[in-house]
Amino acid sequence: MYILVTMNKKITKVIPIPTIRRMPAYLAVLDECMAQNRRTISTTDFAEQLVLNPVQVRKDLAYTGVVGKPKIGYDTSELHYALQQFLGWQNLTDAILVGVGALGTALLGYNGFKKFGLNIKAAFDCNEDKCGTTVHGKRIYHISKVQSFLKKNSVAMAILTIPETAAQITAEKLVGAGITGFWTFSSAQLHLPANIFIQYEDLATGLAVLSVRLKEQQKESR
Amino acid sequence: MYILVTMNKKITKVIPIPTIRRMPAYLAVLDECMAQNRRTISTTDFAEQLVLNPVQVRKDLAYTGVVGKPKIGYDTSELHYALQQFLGWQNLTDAILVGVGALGTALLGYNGFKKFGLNIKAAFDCNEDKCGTTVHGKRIYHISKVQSFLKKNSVAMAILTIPETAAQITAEKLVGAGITGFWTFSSAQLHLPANIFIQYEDLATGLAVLSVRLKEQQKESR
DNA sequence: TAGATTGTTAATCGATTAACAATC
DNA sequence: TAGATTGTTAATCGATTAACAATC
Repeated sequence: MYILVTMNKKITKVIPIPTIRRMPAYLAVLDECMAQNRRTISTTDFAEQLVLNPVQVRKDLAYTGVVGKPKIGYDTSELHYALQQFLGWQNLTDAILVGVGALGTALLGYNGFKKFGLNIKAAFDCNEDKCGTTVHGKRIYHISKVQSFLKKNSVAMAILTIPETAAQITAEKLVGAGITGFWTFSSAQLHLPANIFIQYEDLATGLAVLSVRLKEQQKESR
Repeated sequence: MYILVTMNKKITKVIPIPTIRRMPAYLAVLDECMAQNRRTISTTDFAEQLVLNPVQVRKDLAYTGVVGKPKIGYDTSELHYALQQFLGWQNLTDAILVGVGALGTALLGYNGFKKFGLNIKAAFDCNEDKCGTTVHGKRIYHISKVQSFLKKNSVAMAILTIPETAAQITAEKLVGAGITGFWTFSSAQLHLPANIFIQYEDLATGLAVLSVRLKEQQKESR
């Protein structure tokens, strides 16, 4: 006799990264709509404002599960709610920031993160002089305190604004202390276990595209 | 009688954007190699360090025009030079920065831009109190002075670190004053003439990917 | 020499766009 | 009703990866 056990494997469509990256733009358009008390919006509207293909917008929005009405479009508040859910930005996720230099300080002072569901709980630095102080209302601790801090406070995300040379060692230490996701602004490649997610926010990549395009512009105008 | 004029249209391969975005990473690896006095490097080396496919690395490097030697690899200094040329980072390109808030100040203080061939000549803000002062050695002018500044100084690139609400109007003014390329850190979509290049550096897009992945992590661990 | 590595063509993969029936 | 709009399937496009001959 055989006992057949079927795992109730929920079939979840894989969401393409380009789709995820466009979601905040849709949310911003909806913010504007709701401020103007608009009840509905069509994919043509989205496409015009964001310079996208309307079919692409429809495909993207389909991942939220919201359905539109032919001839009418989508309900703005329903879609807004669904996008917030999709991104998980409806309630705040805690994070720590590591490296209180110029960029780290700027990010600590950025009020817009609330809109992105992000709450920086504390900051860490290796410079003793900075520790104990408060930058933009956030407490700065010495990096040696990060382990004990994470024991008391359950935080999964770390924002890395440290020099390239310190990135790998610091990241390893943070993984040991329980961090499972990184948002890193240093261009150093991190080599970490596969279950750790790393989002690179490297200014060099965007600047490279701009540099090459401006060079092409100059060639054309000559 | 007909006179046939053939434009000597140089056939230039279109460079894929993903390729351009990977170039700075190759350059960083080569920096490291040269610091260690390594003479050659193979695409396998690149691929391991950057977690890429070696064939992809070869295709990318082919755009620089540098040829490697079978069994040996590429000459590090030759490739380094070619990549600098490709990106135009061998000599400095001037830029202005507009919006001296937290992020703008951080960028003014970032010394690493020299490596990316970028030189911020001056900064502009609409706040009178900031004007006339110097932030990280850069002079701050009132935004009303930008037209006359650009008449005296030929600058093509503007770095926008201003609030979303001001982005469109300010960008239009800058285009009128001669700016042809933007590196914008505000998430507002800019609607500008087709010959103007805009590189969006929107933190929301990267954060969206991180948010979704961390949410998936949490589901798995439950 | 043998084998690691290059450079290129072909195959695959994934994302975007086109086509079109359904519908409010 | 007519036509704007949705949702989906098929076609296209572009980037990545595989296969493989050439070669130092």
